[in-house]
Amino acid sequence: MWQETHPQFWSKFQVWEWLQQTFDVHQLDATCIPFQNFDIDGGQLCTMSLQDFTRAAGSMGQILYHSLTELKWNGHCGNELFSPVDIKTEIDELPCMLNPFKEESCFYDCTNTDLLDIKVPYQASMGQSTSNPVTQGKDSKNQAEQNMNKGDPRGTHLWEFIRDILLNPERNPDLIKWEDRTEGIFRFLKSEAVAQLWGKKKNNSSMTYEKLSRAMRYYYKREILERVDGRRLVYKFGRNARGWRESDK
DNA sequence: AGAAAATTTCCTGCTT
DNA sequence: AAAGCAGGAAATTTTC
Repeated sequence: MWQETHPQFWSKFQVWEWLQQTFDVHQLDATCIPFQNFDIDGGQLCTMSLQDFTRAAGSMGQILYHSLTELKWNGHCGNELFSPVDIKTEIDELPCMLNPFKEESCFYDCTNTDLLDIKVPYQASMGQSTSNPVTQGKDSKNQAEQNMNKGDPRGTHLWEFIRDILLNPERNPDLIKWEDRTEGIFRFLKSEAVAQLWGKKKNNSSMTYEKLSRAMRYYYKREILERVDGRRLVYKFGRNARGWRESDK
């Protein structure tokens, strides 16, 4: 079942199962969103940004996006149960929790970088023989309707990566911390560690905070980030950054 | 396949 | 002195 497979490998049918389950858990009426917009497999699903979800499912998009993000990160989500308590126990065993006081010290490699990676412990091929939807229309329709705005490539960009760390503090202790949650102001606590993780995600082992921060500065012009001067390692989400507010959750 | 985006890399100069 | 911050320029990679 889809719960045991990474979203990346879901079939279209499994995507639908996930949709249904998510709506059930949140007591939402699944009939109010266009399932046709999700006639895609897990691989495609995972490339969808928050905006994509919003376009595809309106206000439900937020919920779906966060549910999926959770799954991508944790290998499971708090969907089945409302409480994420079970996640905690797993975190308490992190080696870097032993050093909660050091800031910006020498432990980037102590940070278990595997946590950020999408776990792929499962096989894409399971007993899926029976899980084929009878509904294989032609997809690619919904993907097309996303090309409305000027080039707005989806996928996970640096700012989204940063945001997701902020949104999942349980799994990534003390890498980046909110300074002002409602204003969207945050600060890097372990700048080099974050850079290492970013580099790992991009398969670039030579990433540094120096270079990462250059990319961050480019966001100012696009208003994805706002400048916070006078404060080292502090940034603020701008009007074009989506999905970081509590109310978005 | 070509071009636009989004970084990545490098660098000089300033600030804290 | 060390670590950040500012951006320009150019090279690369990723997307569309």
